[in-house]
Amino acid sequence: MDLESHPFFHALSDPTRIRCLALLHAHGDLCVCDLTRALDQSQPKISRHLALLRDVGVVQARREGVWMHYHVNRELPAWAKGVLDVALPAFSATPQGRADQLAWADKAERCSPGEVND
Amino acid sequence: MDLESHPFFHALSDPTRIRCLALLHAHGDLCVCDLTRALDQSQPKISRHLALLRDVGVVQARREGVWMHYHVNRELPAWAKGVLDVALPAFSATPQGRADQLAWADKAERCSPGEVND
DNA sequence: TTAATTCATGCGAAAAAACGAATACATTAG
DNA sequence: CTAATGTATTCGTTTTTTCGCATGAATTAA
Repeated sequence: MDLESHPFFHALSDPTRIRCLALLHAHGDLCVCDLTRALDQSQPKISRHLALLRDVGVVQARREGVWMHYHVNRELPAWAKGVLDVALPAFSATPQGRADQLAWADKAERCSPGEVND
Repeated sequence: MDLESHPFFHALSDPTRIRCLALLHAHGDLCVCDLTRALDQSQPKISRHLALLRDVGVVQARREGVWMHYHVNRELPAWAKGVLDVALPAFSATPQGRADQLAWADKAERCSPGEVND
């Protein structure tokens, strides 16, 4: 996969997209409604930002019934993977990032794997 | 120095700014007219992009006579330094990045240190 | 089929970003 | 002082981005 730097960095230049990516990077696989609840943002807003991330190639989507599960693209160029690996954990250590992780962890109702089937 | 991720990535989300940063990262210290010539862009355009990079804290400026020398901020947070260290060399390996480095190397007239005084 | 749930998208408004052209500012030389 | 050079900024315009709201599309269940 080839990926230019400006579109890639542009994909990271929005707070909502960074917050989504940090959760995806930490938990691997989340659906739109999970992110909508954890970040307390409207569904169209989350959906649009995920679409942009997908168009650039930063994330990929997988359909599971009614749910669309998004995950960080595992076939990114090494430099892009390196950027995400260093920047997203750093964001998750900030107050906002920490709050997002907590908001996700505290949610009782989830539709993501590991929680739907028990 | 504290630096949020979205403004930082936004600073990297423009082709001209990436090109400037790649040259600064590789050569350490360039003035506006150097970048203007190497990238073949208008002086106001380069100047404004450098001002944005400086406002965000990605680069710093140092006056030397009539010339303003810009360099990558050496006191960036570790994660930001990590991003630049992995992304800018990767860009410099692309066709555009390679062409920019050549355009810089080929210039006979420079105002930057090491070349003005010989 | 209809209904319910999840997600995507079209539309219009508002805000932000980028640009060229001209001009202002700062420094140095004479 | 004036002139010349390098740089910054103002202005007006064009483009891009973001958002809310409503609607459309896809899947599952009844």
